[in-house]
Amino acid sequence: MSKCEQCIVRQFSSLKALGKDELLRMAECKTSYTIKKGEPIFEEGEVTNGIYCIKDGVCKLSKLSDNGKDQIVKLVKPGELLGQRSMISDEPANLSAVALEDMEVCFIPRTEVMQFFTQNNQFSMNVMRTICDDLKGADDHMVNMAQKNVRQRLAETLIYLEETFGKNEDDTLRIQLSREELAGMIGTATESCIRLLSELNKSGYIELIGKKIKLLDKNKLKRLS
Amino acid sequence: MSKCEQCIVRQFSSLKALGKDELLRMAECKTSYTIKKGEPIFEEGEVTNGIYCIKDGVCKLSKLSDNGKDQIVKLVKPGELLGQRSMISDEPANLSAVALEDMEVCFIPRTEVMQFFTQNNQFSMNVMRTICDDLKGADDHMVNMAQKNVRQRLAETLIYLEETFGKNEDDTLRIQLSREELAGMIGTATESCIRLLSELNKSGYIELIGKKIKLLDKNKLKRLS
DNA sequence: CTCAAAATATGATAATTGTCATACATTTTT
DNA sequence: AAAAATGTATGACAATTATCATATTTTGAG
Repeated sequence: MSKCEQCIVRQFSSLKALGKDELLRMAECKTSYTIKKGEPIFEEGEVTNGIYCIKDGVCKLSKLSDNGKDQIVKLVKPGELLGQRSMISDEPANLSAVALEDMEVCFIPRTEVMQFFTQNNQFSMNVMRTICDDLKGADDHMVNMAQKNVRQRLAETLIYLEETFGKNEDDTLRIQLSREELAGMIGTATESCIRLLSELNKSGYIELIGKKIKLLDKNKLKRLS
Repeated sequence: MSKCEQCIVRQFSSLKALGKDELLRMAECKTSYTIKKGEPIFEEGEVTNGIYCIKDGVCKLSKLSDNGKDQIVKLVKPGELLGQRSMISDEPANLSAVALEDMEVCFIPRTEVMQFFTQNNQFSMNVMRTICDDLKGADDHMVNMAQKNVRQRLAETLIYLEETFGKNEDDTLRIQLSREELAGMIGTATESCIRLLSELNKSGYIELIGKKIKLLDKNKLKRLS
């Protein structure tokens, strides 16, 4: 059983407010998992009963729409927590969490987190701020979905992916999404997504190297979006 | 200066957790406003420095998109609070709040609310739950915006409006939105909205009586959405 | 390595939606 | 009451996007 004190999640998440004794307690009751690319951490409707700390790997939070398509609501990266909203609302998960890469996560039971939550004011304030940020992000995202066309949303998403998850040595996007997943992020049909990628490729905005994507002119892309 | 004890907002919002002494303090520092239909309570980007209690009347929360159109994110009705997220994040408002009807609201300064927030655990828990509900609502809304077409979103919105704000004696929707505002809710061009209303009218789903809308067959509408 | 399955790509076409023009109705101002 | 302004409605058309069909390429199992 490893310590929580040096963990990346502690440094970047609400957990940074926890003291030494709290970290020790947490280290004792936590469960560590490795999750393979494509596997779920939890599914929409599932009772999670705790929060997950993302130590390594990126996952998608998505929701199945009535039309059978999976809409990706958010991507979550190492250092972040999952399941905070469900814990506070005391509700089943509203979204599914599925690994986009091999992941390392820790699970901390609800009972434990709620203790920190009521006893440690700074911690609860941090959690709340995170949820507020999510709310702001969701509102903004919604406006984009409603008001921008697919090309604009694609351009915006590509820039977001590069800025958030960085580039490989060959300047391609480090985060690897299938065309279907990319379509699920921008909210369109897979074919439309592929077609627009081709178009951006031909007009020199991006370069397609196999399944990898390189942004050639971020400023031009920004003007598109 | 009226008391807060019997106020509708106290009964329905996070404020129900406040005790007698807290309500007295609040009554002393609050400011009451009447706001005319069409006037803003606050605008996107404005520093609000407190929360608003909606005593009477409905308002829209909207955000200006890059393309110049106003997207309505949420409607807020009597008994609810405004500005909780901004208060906790300590940020300017992300959305504008504009009255859809004549309104009565009270303003409570940030300093006062934050005192309740740190001293009264039940109150802060209530606020948090509200924000969590908003987050869930925003995520769900986003999925609808991304995955449903305009006709489905219109049908869904009409049902929402009837179920949330009720009907007049003639069975028309009580809440009165302009076509432009309705278009702003479903995220489409005003003309498209008008056209689809006409179409639903002709096919017997709804009846248009001047600017008023009557839902004729809610089940058929539900199947549409 | 080889074959089957899955993912990516593209064409053809239809459906949806946006835009601009214009007409008509309602509200507000003078 | 007339005129102007605003909101609603509709037609014509263009642009966008979805759907279905079908290659082509890549991946993974055996």
